Amino acid sequence: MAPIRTRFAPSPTGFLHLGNVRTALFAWLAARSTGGSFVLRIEDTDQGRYVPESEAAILETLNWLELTWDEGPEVGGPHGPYIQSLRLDLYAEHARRLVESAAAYWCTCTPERLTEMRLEQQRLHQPPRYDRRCLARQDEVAAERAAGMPAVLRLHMPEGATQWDDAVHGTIRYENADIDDQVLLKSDGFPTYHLAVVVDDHAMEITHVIRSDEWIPSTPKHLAIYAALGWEPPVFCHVPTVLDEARQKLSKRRGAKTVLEYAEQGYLPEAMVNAMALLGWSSGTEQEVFSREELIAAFTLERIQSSPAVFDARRLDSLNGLHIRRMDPEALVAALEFHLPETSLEARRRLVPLLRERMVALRDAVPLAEPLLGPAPWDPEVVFPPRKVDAGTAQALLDAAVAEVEAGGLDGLEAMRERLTALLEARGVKARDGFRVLYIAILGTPAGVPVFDAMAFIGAEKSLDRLRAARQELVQRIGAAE
RNA sequence: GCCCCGUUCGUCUAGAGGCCCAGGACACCGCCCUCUCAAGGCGGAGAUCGGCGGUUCGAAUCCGCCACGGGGUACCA
Repeated sequence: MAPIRTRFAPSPTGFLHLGNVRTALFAWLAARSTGGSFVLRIEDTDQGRYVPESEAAILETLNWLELTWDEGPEVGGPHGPYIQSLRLDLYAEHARRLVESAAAYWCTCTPERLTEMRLEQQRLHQPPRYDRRCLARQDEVAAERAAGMPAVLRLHMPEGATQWDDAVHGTIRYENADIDDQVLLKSDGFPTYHLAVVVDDHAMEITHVIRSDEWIPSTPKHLAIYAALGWEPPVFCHVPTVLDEARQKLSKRRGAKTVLEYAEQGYLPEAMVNAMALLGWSSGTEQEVFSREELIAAFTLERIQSSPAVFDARRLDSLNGLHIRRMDPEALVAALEFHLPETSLEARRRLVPLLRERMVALRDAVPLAEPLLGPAPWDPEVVFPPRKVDAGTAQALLDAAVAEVEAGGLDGLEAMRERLTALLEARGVKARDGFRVLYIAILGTPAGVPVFDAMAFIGAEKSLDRLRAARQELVQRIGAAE
């Protein structure tokens, strides 16, 4: 496969969510899998919707996911600048060329008139598009512009039909009569997306435009601009959108989480990348868990699905757990510092083997480790003694455990376990039921890290305290019950 | 309204005329393992391949129509 040179071109209007980034991932994989390049370009042509902090958030998101870009903000490159508001002269120049070749024309129609016109067209069941009133009166328009009247530049959509061979959809065809004379230059002098994207993709030598499905209807406009400028258009690859559980396009407004929020909760970049890759793409094999390198090796544009995918958070959970367990233990120790900030390196090293099989996200380490790091928080809802364990047995078990620790400390935990098991069996209580008493005593809940490991972690003194406290609680509860 | 794209288990998907009365993964259920919870192993349930008509000896796979879903329809991207 020839090297693909592609780009991700977000607009700084908000934070990135899974839907946006999944498209970026496909573009990145296309570039990396062919030894091509990945360009990042900021499309800030809409002054009104600009959100200052979003640009930094976009870079942070991509950096966190390690979706590295070869050219773009921060790293520069031979085709810069990579921010559209810094490239205005270039758009103006090409707008001039389009006017000269009559591929575009000026329009002074007011927004009010345009709205009215569209309403009328809808009433008549016609395709909504500009009626070209100004095209027929260009001399007047020129005079109006000279007099200072606000104007926009419109693409003069040619006759005929437009079709292209889309990399994921195959042939797509439009009748040009259905397509509007798109505004290319707004009255504030800024280009619209349509002009800027074509000029930049050509100037930046983009070979494959990999973007979301929702751009399909404007592609004929882009193709018309390429033709008018005498340029060879790139390969278009319209990837399906990512839907939420209500089958609507993922969007911030509808409560889609940002990728950075997943990061805070302790989702791994590798897992996010893996999960996103599986939304609308599959390798064709039965492999589901992929490292970044494996994805690069397996990825091809041809295997991108053409139908939209519903994002399933549980699939992400499953993949995240899998990737956590695949992680190098030392890397996990390091990653946990963010979630367990008060812990020493040494403490985390002892914790990791106890936690790693029990976490969906790294943040789950907090409740899991809590009873080991601080006082055991007794769950107020906890049933104690637990079901299937009579008070007498619970009491005997706690007494025996206290005696064991008092006598031998925590050195013979395995032998202690065996003796306690024997005690339970002698009373006709299954170990699986009986040991819950110990869990509640030490951890405050019947579920969590292995109890003997927990005792070893907190030490003999605290273990004794908790066993005794539990013993006291038991007496109290029995008293209260009677 | 007009235009485009799409439609295989709840979800993500495999499948490019016979290998499919449809395979895998997540979720769900059960069993095993087991000091709890997990993790792991094994098994189960779950899709008349949106519907209807065609083409063909044979269709999830090709064609047509319909339905449904999504998207576009802006001096937003």
